[in-house]
Amino acid sequence: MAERILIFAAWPYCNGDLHIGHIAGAYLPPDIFARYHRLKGNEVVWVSGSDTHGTPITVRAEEEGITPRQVVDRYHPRFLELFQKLGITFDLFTETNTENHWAVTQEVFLRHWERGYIYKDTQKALYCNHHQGFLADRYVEGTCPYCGYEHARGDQCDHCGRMLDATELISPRCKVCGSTDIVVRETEHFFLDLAKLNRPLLEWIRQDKEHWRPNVLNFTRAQLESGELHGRPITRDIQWGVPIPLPGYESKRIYVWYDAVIGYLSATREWAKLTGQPNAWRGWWEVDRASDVKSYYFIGKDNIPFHTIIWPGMLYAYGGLILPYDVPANEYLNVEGAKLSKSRHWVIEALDVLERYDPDPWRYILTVNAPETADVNFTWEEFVRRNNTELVATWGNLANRVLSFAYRRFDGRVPQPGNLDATDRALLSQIEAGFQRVGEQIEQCHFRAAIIEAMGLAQEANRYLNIKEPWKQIKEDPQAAATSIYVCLQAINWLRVIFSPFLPFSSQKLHEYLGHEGGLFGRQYVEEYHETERSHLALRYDSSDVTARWEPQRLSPGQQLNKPAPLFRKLDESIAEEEVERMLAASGSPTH
RNA sequence: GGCGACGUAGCUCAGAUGGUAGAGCAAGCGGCUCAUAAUCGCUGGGUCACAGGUUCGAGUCCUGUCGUCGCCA
Repeated sequence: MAERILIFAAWPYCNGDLHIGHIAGAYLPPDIFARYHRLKGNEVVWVSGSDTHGTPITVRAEEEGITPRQVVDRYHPRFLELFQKLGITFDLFTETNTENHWAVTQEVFLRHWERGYIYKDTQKALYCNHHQGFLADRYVEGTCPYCGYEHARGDQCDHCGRMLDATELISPRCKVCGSTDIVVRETEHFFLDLAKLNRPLLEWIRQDKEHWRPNVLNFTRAQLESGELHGRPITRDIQWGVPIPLPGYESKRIYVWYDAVIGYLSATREWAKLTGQPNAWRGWWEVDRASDVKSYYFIGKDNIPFHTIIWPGMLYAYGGLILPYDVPANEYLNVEGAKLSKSRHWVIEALDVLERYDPDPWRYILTVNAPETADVNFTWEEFVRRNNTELVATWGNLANRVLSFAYRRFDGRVPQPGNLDATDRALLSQIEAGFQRVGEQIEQCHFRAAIIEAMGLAQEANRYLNIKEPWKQIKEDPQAAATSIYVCLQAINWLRVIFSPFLPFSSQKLHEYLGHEGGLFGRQYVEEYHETERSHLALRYDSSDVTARWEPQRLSPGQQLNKPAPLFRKLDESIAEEEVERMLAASGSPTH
């Protein structure tokens, strides 16, 4: 019976391009997971979108003299372009500045309010007498009370790294009008009553969590068992964001963290509308109809508390919706031994490198060295090395040596095999077992182990070739050579499927060289959707005509092959040095 | 400062429930020549951050120290 898998990825903040750490952490793993489950014949819904609200975007807009919407309009399409180029197959990648998302957010807010999980309270906040407005933390700058740094922000000091309350700043200045005529005033806000949710969350975290990653589970457990959850403000004194659905709060908006996680729900509802069945989302979310649905949230480690405490708490407070089944958070990816940092200009932007390199080598290295259990270190040298010695030499070369031999010596067709001997059967049964072994690893979100397992199978096939030596067999016993080559073609035909969730582009090429019709996967496309007053771009995925399956289908003798070409390009070793130079130049530090 | 993790061969990393340290790459030697000089086999190399403790026995459990990361204050 088909399983139902609901997949989410963290909503990328729409004020800059995504780097390879984001891809490795939150977007590539769920894509592998989604592609695999679709091949298995399971029902998959996978949604995410751009997080478009919050002060970082308004600050950015004001600095550039444009509107927040224009900031979103710059980066959101670039996310869509990147996900297409990398083959990240969301069923829907939308954004939060839509009428749908606003409506769902307000509905959740009101429900939390009515059920008593939101309360009103006052906070002390900085108020600028000059332009007569409250200052959200990023709109104020001053001297850090801890280290004396003069340009500390209202939420954090970039010099000593401490988190601050804006009211702690010494001699604060308004970033809106430059005034120093700033006072502390009381402001009324809404708070999510997390203290009230502590107990139910603790009960939830104590059952059926054996499959969670230890770091995620330990962290969450420790937070909940401390019993120290406290109310958290969900509204702010700003103008950009979802309006509060109660009268009298027109000058305030819903805090971005509260609306962003609701995107998981609102995007599922948008997806349902787009499929023509607006109520279909209920079958994926409502406890009485979705008890069999497993929901997975792919995120980076900085996001763990939002997805294992706050969002589950919000769902519980809403009532009747399923809580996360798993939150396979990844750690961080460092580059050349240093933390990725936009402000220090130490980044590898995904869209940028896809100008120079194919997507599959990136998908490969970001999977085989993924930060699943600990921070990892990406180096360009390793990128080139793994591309050349693993992708090109082990897997690509296997496919190429088999295909070109078959194409030249067997008239461009899959040869008719004779009787299989023990060696032939051993190889085929090993690869056949790969569907099970690799599949199990993927299902447990062990993508790294999964791709290593798959690469091991390619090695087995190379070993088989060295034992059989069809280039000798063909001179002495052509039928034996035909059998060996058939066995190898069958092997790479299966490996084509086994590798396909990880390496969809090269698997598709191999699919064609082997003479198969159609595509292994569906089609990604961007569409513009119009609501009553607004419109937005979204990335979609259509797999309605895909016939590929995660199973060892027999390759037909006599099938016409197409002229093969190498699956992967070998990279010159000088590339590693050049790319590091490029990064050092961009960071402005020759030694970093 | 509190909480959660991480620190394993030159490099990048694996090592549920404790039982004489593993892989890939790099280095050396050998086989093959179908293949993008690709492949296959063999060899060398580690006081598992440091100091204690529990145990017949600890990268694997406990305590402390140092270093790194994240969350919170």
